[in-house]
This record gives sequence, C-alpha cells and structure tokens, in this order.
Amino acid sequence: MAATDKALTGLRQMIASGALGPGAKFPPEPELCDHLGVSRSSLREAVRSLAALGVIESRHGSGTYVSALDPAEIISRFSLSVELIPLEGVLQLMEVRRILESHATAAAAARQDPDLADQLGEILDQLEATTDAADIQKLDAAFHGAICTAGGNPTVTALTGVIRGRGGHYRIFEPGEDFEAIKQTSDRGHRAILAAITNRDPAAAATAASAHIAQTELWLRALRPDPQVALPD
Amino acid sequence: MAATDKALTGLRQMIASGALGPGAKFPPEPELCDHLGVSRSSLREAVRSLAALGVIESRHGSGTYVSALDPAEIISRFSLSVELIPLEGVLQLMEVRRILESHATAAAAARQDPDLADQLGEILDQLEATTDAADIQKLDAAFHGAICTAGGNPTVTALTGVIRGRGGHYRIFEPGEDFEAIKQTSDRGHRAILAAITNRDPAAAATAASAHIAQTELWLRALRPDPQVALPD
DNA sequence: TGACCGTAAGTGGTCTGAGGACTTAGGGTT
DNA sequence: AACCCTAAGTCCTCAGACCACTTACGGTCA
Repeated sequence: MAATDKALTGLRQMIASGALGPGAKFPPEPELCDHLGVSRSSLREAVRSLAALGVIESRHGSGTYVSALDPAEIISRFSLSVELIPLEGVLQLMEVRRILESHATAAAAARQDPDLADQLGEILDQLEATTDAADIQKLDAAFHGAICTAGGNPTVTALTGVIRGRGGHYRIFEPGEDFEAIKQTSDRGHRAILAAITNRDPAAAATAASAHIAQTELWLRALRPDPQVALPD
Repeated sequence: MAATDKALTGLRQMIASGALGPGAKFPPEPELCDHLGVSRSSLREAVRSLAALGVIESRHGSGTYVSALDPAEIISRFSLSVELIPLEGVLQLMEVRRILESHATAAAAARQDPDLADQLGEILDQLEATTDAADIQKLDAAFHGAICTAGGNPTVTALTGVIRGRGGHYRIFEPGEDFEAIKQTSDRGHRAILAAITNRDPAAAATAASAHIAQTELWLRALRPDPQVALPD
C-alpha cells in the first residue's frame, strides 16, 4: 500500500477503533511517523486529507486533534466541493434541498415555536425592503436557516445550507429586465411559507416551501444553456 | 495567508473561474508552485485536500486533473468521514435518509419501470433465504439502491447510499436472541415496499419506505447507551 | 499574596533537494 | 500491422533544516 494511504488508513483506524474519541489529541508528528512507518511528508498529506473532510483538526503550535465528529460540521465542509459543481449538478442537489427543506418547514410549523413567526416576519420585512443582491442572499439564507433550525435536525439545516449557498452563487437577483417580477414572486413565496407556519399548518408549510424552492429551480434551469447537439459529419 | 491556504485558494479559483473544466489537466507541480508562489510540499498538501473532497484527482506518472465534478461522486467521498461519526450523529443522518429515500421510493413507484419489480423480487428472494450478516447487508443495499436509482436522482442515490453504509456498520443482524424477530420484521418491510411499487402506488411506497427505515432507526436507538449523568460531589 | 510578563520547551508549518515509481508516447523490430 | 522497448514526463516518497505559533512554567513587580 502507498505511504500516504497507509497513514490515512492508520489514522482513521485510530478513530474508528475508539482509541481516540471526539476532541482527543494525536501524538506529535514524529511519533506518529514512527508508529505508522511513513515519512513526515506522507503523514502530513494524510492529515490534510482528513482535515479537509472535517474529521481531524491541526492547530499550529498546539497539536493535532480529532474533531467533534458532529455531522452538521462535517457536512459544512462539503461547501468547499459543492461550490465548484457545475449548474447541471446543482439542479440535482436542489431537488435534495427541496425534499429536505419542505420536510423541515413542515416540522417547524408543527412545533409551534411562539418566537419563530415574529423572527421570520422581521427578516421578511427587511428582505422586502432591499434590492441589493448581497443583502437578498443573506436575508434569504437567514429566513430558510431559521426555519430549518426550528425543524429540529441540525444535519438537515447544514445540508440545505450548503446547497442553498451553492445556488446563491448564480445571481438570480442581478438587476435585469425580469428583476422586479422575480423578486415579487420570491417575496410572495416567503410570505406563503410564513403564513403556513403562523397557522400551524404543516401540510401547507411543506407545500409552500416545496413550491418556493421549485420556483428557484426553474429560474436556475433558465440559466442553463441548451445541450449541445452532436453534429453529423 | 498561510502557504497551503494560498495554494488551496489558487487551485479552487482555477476551477471556479472556468479556466479548468471537468477532466482538465493541471500544469506540472513545479509550474504550479511557481505560479502560486508556494513550495512543493505546501502545494501537495493543498492538492491532497481537494483530492479528499473529490474535486481533483492525482494520477501517478500521468498528472493532476480536475474531477468530473459530478455531485454523486463527490457525495460518495463523504463515506470516509461519515463512517467515523458516532451513533448519536448517525441518528440525525438516518432521518435524512428516511426523508430522501421515502421520496425516491415514491418516485420509483410512479415511474412504473416494468423490470424493476422483477429485479427487486429476485433480490428479496435471496435476502429472505440467507442469515449471513454480510449477505444481508449487501442484499439490503442492492434492494434500496435499485429503488433509489429508479427514482431518477443519482445524487439522492449516492447520499442515501453513504448513510446506509454507515448504519450497516452497526451489526443489527448479528446472531442473538432477537435475530429472528428482527429479520422477519425487516423482510416484511421490504415486501411491503415492493408491493407498493408493484401496485404503482407512490403514496403507499413512501409510507412503506418511511416505516421501514424508521424501524431501523429504532433498532439503532436501542443500541445507544443512556446518556451519562454528571454525578454530584 | 496576587497578577503580570518573559522565557523556554513543545508542536505544527514551510522550504529545499534528492531519488524512486509509474504512465505515456514514440520509434524500432519482428 | 502488431508488438516491444526505450525515454521523457510526472507524481510519490523520503530526509533534514529552519520558522512560527502555542503553552506552561517560573520569576518579577505591585
């Protein structure tokens, strides 16, 4: 087995076996090199791999530690790769977001958190008052994020957040001829979701969230160029 | 900015800017070092990070390439980290699987693929005939995987597959006093899903899949030790 | 006695140079 | 035309040295 792979397997094994739990500190690099039988360069490349995946953390001057191994944190690391996925793949991810977020929105409506509706109302007031693309994206994330958090599953919140962040890179809300129509449709969608939550109607909340996100998917599809047709000779 | 981070940012920028699309080849390491202004060690650590995330691929003797940037492949890389998540976090992930897979199962039922039911029936025949834990896990994955594939969204298939793989590490089907009861319940759940697909009843399929996975979650919860209570002095 | 600060040990971060291992393409041979 | 061999190109691994940061200890001063 290659040196880096050997180090990678060894490090993962130390965690999987339970020898090192969340937050535990690894031995110093020279000691690990000796234990795993690889050079320092190979060990460091293996450490970098696991750090990229959110499994371990290196702290300069302090040591190398097992991360909290919290699924939400690990999923957040995916934004580094998801942000590079082309539009075609983003559409598949948006369907995942639609399914999960409509579920989380229904759960939020069912929970009847008395503060949630007020909080969401304030966000929407600000959102409807601005036309700045960056502000829109930030407030939209705050709105959907608060709902997902209320839904009760942090992993769902993290996953939808990553996907939403990717979709947001396509500036749907750039000033253009359709800007006002798109903005109004979006604002109405948000109000419909809030109304369902206020009415404590999970089914309506799921439908409203699904419709709202599906609308975003349609806008994204409109950005997609038609598939190139292979020309005959 | 730290050297490795500088290299990481530079590499991602080369992809995000569109300068290098899926499958494109990076310049040789010495050239990249010069271009990014870092040493070879730092560059290699950055490359390893992105390789761990499924964004780029290094081929020994050939070169370094941008990956296909396919969301399903990128999500598959998650298994390296998901497999290390403790039981508590797995339960959150199982809810994600339940939501996505019940949706995919409904979609598979709606699609009315004539070959699917036969294929699933053969898998279940084998599954019901074996008591080997490894075979059970393999056939269970084949059953649910085929359904998700029929659902039409490869990203959903990849995501549910990663989570299912993690859950499978907890050997629910180890020989024990409850083995037969658990196995029978599981088999019945599979048959109910197949029946809904055969009947082309999406709603029943979603319900059956949700119930089946929820049952698995209950078995996993039973493995969870009670939270440790902090003892007073 | 307490708080503050400087110092030294411990640890990860970066650079450089060298040689090995693998892939690939091209030319020569059969 | 098919096969094999060679050589160039590229990534992989190792080793050693030095730098940067964190931490804890012990001394100093109020």
